[in-house]
Amino acid sequence: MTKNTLVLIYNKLYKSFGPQHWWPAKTKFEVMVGAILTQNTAWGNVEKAIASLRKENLLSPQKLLRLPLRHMASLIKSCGYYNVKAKRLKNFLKFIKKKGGVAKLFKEDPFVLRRELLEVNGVGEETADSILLYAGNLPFFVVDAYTKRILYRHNLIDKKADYAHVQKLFMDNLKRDADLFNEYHALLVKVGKHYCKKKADCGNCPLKGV
DNA sequence: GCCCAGGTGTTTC
DNA sequence: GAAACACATGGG
Repeated sequence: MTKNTLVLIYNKLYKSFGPQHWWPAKTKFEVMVGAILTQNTAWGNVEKAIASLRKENLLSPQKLLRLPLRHMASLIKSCGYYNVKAKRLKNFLKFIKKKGGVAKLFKEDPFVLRRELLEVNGVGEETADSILLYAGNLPFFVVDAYTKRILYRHNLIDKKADYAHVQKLFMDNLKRDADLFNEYHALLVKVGKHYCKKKADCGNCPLKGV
């Protein structure tokens, strides 16, 4: 059954890789900035972009909101899609301002907040859930390309299963616990990176036989 | 030089 | 509606 399989997968991954210590960031705000900048991008490139913002002492909602779009784009160049992402980050910053700041953001109903995040142009489902889980410590499961690939390989989902379906699988079959969801998603990324790129990698995968 | 990376929005059939 | 396309740097 799905429930037992999902727990089994988690246990195997945790035993193989241990805690992943996500999200590597200093503040909630930094997590949220990273969530937007890391869209379809290697994390190492995002770290460079965040480092350049920090170097200029610009890592606050107010300062970034005042920063001209072109300047922001040049500072985050290393993470790719820099023009698009500068615009998306601006949209998100305006949203934070409208909500009265980062702290107030997470005081409202989580499901309402999720719906509002999705209305921000540039924030899709994965980014919204990453913000809710990794910045807000709220139990929303983050689904990404790795998650789908791994579940598909283990015949737990159809190839064209959509985001909501996959998320529901985790949220309906596991205890809704932010720490669990945090670790689980990070572990899926870990195993996906190292063992799930090609079929041939499956031979050494910790999930072999599951 | 080619492929991919912790996606999303827009355009096109 | 879904499929195709645009967005772009840096590491393997």
